[in-house]
Amino acid sequence: MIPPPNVTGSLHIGHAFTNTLQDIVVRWRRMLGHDTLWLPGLDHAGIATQMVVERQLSQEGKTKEDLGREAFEKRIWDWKERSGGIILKQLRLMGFSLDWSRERFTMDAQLSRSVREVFVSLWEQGLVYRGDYIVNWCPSCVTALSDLEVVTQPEAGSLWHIRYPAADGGEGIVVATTRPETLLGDTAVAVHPEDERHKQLIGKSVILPVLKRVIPVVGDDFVDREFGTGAVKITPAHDPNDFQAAQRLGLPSISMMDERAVLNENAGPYAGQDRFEARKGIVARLQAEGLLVKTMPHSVPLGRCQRCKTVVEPRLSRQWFVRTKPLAEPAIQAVEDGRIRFVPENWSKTYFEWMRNIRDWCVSRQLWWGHRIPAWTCGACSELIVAREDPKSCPKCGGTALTQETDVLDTWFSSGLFPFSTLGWPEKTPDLARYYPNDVMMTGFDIIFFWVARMIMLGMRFGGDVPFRTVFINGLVRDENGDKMSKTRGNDVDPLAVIEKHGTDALRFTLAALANPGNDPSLGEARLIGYKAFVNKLWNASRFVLMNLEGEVAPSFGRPALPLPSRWILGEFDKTAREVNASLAEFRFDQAANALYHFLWDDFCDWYLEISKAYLADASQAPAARAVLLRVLDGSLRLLHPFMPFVTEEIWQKLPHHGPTIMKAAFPTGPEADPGAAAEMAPLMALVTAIRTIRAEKSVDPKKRIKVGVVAPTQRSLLEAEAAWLRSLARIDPLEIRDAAPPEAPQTIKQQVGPWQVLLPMAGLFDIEVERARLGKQREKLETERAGIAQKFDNPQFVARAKPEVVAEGRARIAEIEALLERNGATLRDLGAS
RNA sequence: GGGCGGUUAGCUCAGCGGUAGAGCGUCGGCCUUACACGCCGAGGGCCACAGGUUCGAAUCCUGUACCGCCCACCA
Repeated sequence: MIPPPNVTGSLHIGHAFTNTLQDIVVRWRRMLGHDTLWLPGLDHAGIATQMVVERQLSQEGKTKEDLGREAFEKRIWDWKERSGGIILKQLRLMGFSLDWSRERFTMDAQLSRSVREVFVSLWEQGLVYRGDYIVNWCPSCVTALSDLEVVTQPEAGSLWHIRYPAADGGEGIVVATTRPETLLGDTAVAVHPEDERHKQLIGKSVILPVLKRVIPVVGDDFVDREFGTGAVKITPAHDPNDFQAAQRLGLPSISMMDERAVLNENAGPYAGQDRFEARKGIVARLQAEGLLVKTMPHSVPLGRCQRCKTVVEPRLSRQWFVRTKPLAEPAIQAVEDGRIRFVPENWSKTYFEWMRNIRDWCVSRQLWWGHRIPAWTCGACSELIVAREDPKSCPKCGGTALTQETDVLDTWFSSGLFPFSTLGWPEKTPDLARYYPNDVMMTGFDIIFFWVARMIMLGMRFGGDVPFRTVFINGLVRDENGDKMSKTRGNDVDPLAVIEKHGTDALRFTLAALANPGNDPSLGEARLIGYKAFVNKLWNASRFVLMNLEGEVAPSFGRPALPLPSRWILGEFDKTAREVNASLAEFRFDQAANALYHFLWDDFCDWYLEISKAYLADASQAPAARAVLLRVLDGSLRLLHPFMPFVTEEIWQKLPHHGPTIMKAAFPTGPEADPGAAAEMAPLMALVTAIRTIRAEKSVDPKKRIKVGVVAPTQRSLLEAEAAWLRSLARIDPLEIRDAAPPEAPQTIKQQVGPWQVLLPMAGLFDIEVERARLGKQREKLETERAGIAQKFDNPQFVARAKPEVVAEGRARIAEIEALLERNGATLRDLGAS
């Protein structure tokens, strides 16, 4: 299942990222021949979407109340069509291979039926209850919020010390509060029962300032003696702690604010004022009456609405809750025993942390957009009816005056069912049997609690199994400085703009290459430019291959008969294929992308393509070379296809004998073991590099072909066989292969490369002093390395306790260094002699 | 207050027990008929700090310092 995007606008780069990774997995598995489903969907996103539309209305000078519920819902549906349309278009533009025949929306009739079924079942199982509790309330959105929808941050505030005089005329008690306005709803003052300073007041009464109500002093050990004055005012209707204390102590609640945080009739002279306005007035009045003892600056944790940033008000109200503990237990267990695996594994800790301290979930929202709670109240007998089908009459008294609950469900309630509601549940559909549980769920860490945890809880309860076996958690895309992207910062990246500028394939490949698990990717333009160049490189390499396919192409080839470089590139290709498969199996998109990048660019383009030019020029070698080029290009396109679907399909269609689509071509798995060609090939490549380096260091004209001798006491035939491309890559003419070094070699650079010694006569081409300095430097480096290794051997413990192969390796390297130093010394002597 | 990450080349990041790698950037040279979105070559790091374990630590353990994230009812 795709994590369904909210129909609040269009997709951002974060969607592009997570969905790209999903598409890579899906395309890869599909090419491997697996039965794959990636189901597209959209989320109605209750509060977020309603806010968007309300904002539009307010620009027209209207409110949703002006329209009425029905017209307002219609208006949101219109918006949903528009936003959803944009999103679906974007998903297609990104090349995501979703199954469009199964597109779902969380408010589809079928999904709504699932929602109702689950809600009613939970009710029947005693896991849903309705009650009056303190909930997080957004006075601007005018709805309850779950704990997760509140963002708490410390903000600068004050701690006011206020005197509550004793009813009997005594001094009374000083309380400390950060919210003086709520004293209007106080019904007690609490102190710690063992607090020597205050305990004698317990049972006595004090006079509430402003309203002059008489309230009791009570004892309760939830009071922290260290904080403030050790006395706390109790406002049960406006503070969760106080609410609980009041329940324990049997204190009454007085609500003094309405749903928009405007003070109500219980606020006496302050009725009608906004909460913050009232605060100022009350503080001033306390000051005037001499009841304000002191005011201290104080940092207070302030909760704000996740959506609109308004300061959340704890509010006593009637809400619907899901009892989460019974749901959480099996959900915890499923992760503990490995039936569900988090990738990276570390996220399971975060999951456990939250799940083990889970609190009941407030699922009712006072919104108009969403799944209306299927509950009715009988006008005659007040019976609460929760039912799958709209009831016609009260089952208890037969009354027909039923009113439906106006609240809707938290949007995450329906998305929590997504892994099975989208497959037709509660019907036992073939799709459900075939695709539930999902194999993989891929999403961001920001919704582990909101979504992943709920899917697991609800999926296990109602789906009959875990909803998915693996949860892959990707990071959050940041800008090139590692800063979080946001529209307000102006550093956000619009995927469409990137596509316009660099191409979809480049964007996808970049995102994949950045996806190292556990880290947040930093998306900078430089990276995009680099990978756009890679796409271009692939295009040009393909052009080269296609261009050279003109002549005869060997219909098949036996690998052992091929020249070394061809065997080598086929071996490297297989190795890469194995690496890509292994990396993708572990969700290491970065490793897979890097392996492909390195193979295609370095091995294939920089080496093999150049080498092949020599073969293509030779009629006897060309057919086999063409076949190898074609084989490697075809395989590379397949390996790259999940990452860059567009170019790979385009090129693949130009290949001879191509199928209908590369999407369904077999994915290479690189089954063959490394034939050892890499080890043979290495010294030849080193030879070319060594000669190029010498040329560059000596500033030999790059166009000039120079004479080079190679002393080859062994492996002479290999050199002879591969001489043609060696000459062209290193720009050599002639290449003299000899059994032994000449007795004299004046003004000649000598360098050991693998089993061979290179002799590069530099007569008149270089500065002896510069060369002597270079050799000196090289000598120093070798000696330092030798000393380092020798130091290890000085330690008898090393030889005794280190792994034998490590010791052997050290010995071998010393011998190698000795040999190199020997050559180096000889060359230095020769230079001196000349 | 709890928990989780990070600190490696100028930048973004791999590596996670055998004395360091990539991409981009930098420097030098090349328009060598697939590609200048390119080719060839070079330089660049006491792997945050301090202890410990080990024959051996960027890599394991402990602590410290910064940076980031998440959770939490101190009025």
